[in-house]
Amino acid sequence: MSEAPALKHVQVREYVRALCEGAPPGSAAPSERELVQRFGVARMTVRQAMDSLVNEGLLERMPGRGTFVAKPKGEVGRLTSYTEDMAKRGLLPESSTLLARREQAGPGVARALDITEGDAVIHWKRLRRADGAPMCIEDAYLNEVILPGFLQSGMPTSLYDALEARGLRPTWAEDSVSADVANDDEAALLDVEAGAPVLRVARRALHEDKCVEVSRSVFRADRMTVYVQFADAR
Amino acid sequence: MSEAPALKHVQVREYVRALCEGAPPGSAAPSERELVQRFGVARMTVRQAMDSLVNEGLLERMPGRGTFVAKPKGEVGRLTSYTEDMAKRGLLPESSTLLARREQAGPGVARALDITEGDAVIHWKRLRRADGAPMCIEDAYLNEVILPGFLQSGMPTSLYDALEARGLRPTWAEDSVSADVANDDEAALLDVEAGAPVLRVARRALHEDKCVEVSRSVFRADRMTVYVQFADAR
DNA sequence: CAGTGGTCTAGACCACGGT
DNA sequence: CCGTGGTCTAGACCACTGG
Repeated sequence: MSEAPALKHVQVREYVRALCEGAPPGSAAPSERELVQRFGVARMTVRQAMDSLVNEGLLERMPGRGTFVAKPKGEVGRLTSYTEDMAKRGLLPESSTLLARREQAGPGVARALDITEGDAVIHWKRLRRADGAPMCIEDAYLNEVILPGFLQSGMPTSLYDALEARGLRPTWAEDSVSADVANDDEAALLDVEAGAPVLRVARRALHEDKCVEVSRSVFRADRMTVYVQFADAR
Repeated sequence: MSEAPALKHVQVREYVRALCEGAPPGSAAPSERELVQRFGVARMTVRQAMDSLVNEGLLERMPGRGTFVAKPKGEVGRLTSYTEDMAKRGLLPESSTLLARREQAGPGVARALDITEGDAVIHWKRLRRADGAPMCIEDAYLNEVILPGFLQSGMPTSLYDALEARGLRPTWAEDSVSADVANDDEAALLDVEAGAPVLRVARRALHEDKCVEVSRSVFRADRMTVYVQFADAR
C-alpha cells in the first residue's frame, strides 16, 4: 500500500477519475446519487469530489442531464519540462551536459531565485536534441539550498522528474518568449548559420512560492513553436 | 436595480468580493462562521461562496488561521487584446487599417473559424504602433455570421471591446508563437531591415466553443516579448 | 413522468494555530 | 483554551431535461 487517505471525498474523486480518465469525451460519469449509494456517503461529499474534477476540467456538468467527460480543449497552460514537451510532440528527447557545477549566485540569478548573492547555486548547461538534431541550448540555475546533493546524485535526464521525486515539482512558472538571431557560439552548437532566427525563452519556476529553477533557453526557430492557451475563468 | 439574484451563495460571494477586492494581500477575510451569522445561512452555503473566490485566486485559506486575500501572483494567462496588452505595458497603442472588407472564407480560414468554405468572413489587416513606432502587422479574420453589420458599424479601435459589446468576448484562445525573419513587405511596414528577427503569433479565439477570431501577427522582435504564466492546478 | 444537477439547512466532529 | 478551516451527515425543495 502506498497510502489510503480515509478522506471520503478523495476516495470518490479518485474512483470517478479512474473511470473517466480514459473515457471518450461525452461519456456519462456516474450520477451523484448513484455514487451516494455506492459509497454510502452524503451527497455533499460526492459533490465535493465532483467539484474538484469539474475544476480540473476532466468533467462537465449539464444541469438536468448529468455529468459527462469534458473534451480536453488542450491542457490549459500545463506546466511541462523539455522532456515532457518533446514527448508530447512525438520527438525523442536527448541531452548532453555542457556544464554542471556548483557556483556562487551572481546578482541577477540571486534575485531571480530569491536568494542572497553568493549563495550556492547549481549551474547546469545542456545541449538538447530532438530526434537526433539540435533543438535548444538550456542554461539553468537551481537553488542548491533546497536541493542538497543534487550534483552528486547523478544528473537525471528530466529535471522535473528529479524535482518531483523530491516533492519540489514546479507548481507555477512564468516564461518570457522573444525572437532573436543566433550568435556564433549558439549557431555552432545548434548547427545553424550565425544570424539564423532563434526563440529565446526565459523561465522562472516556483514550487509553492519558492523559486526552484530559473533558466534561459535558446531554440532553433525552424524546429520550435511555443503553444499557449488562455482561458478566462470567472 | 440591475438584478438581485436570490441565490444566497452568490450574495455572500459578492459581499466578500467587494470587501476583499481592493484590500491588500494578507488581509483577513471574514471568517466562515461570522458570515453564517451575518447572513443567517448554513455554513455549507458560505463555504460554497468562499470556494469560488478561492478558485478565482482572490482568497487563500490557511487551515487553523483563517481566510486571507491572496497576493495576485500575476494574472494567470489573462486573455488580452493588443490594445489591453500595450496599455498594461504602459505604451500608447495606435492602429491604421491596411485592409478591411468582406470576403469568402478560403479553406484554411474556414477550418480555423469552424465554418464552411465560401462563407462570409471579415478580413481586417492593420499596422499597429506603440508609442508612435511600428510594433506589429495583424491580419485578422472574423466570423461574419455572428457579427452582422460589423464592417458598417465603423471599425473600433479595440476589437475585443467591440466583441464584448456584442457579448462575444473571447473566453478561450490559443496562440502559437514562433521566431522568424521579416520579409521585404513586412520589413517596410515595420520599419526594420529585411531579415530582421520577428515574432510570429497565430491566434485562435473562441467564445464558448464558437470561434470568433483567427489572426496572424508579426511583431518586431526588438519591441515585443510574450509573457506566459503556467499554473498547475490540482 | 422520473432522473439529473443546483441550492440549502442545521447540525456534527476533527486537526490545527495562536494565546 | 478557543477560533479557524476541513470534513461529513441526512435530509430537503427547486428547475431543468429527457422520454
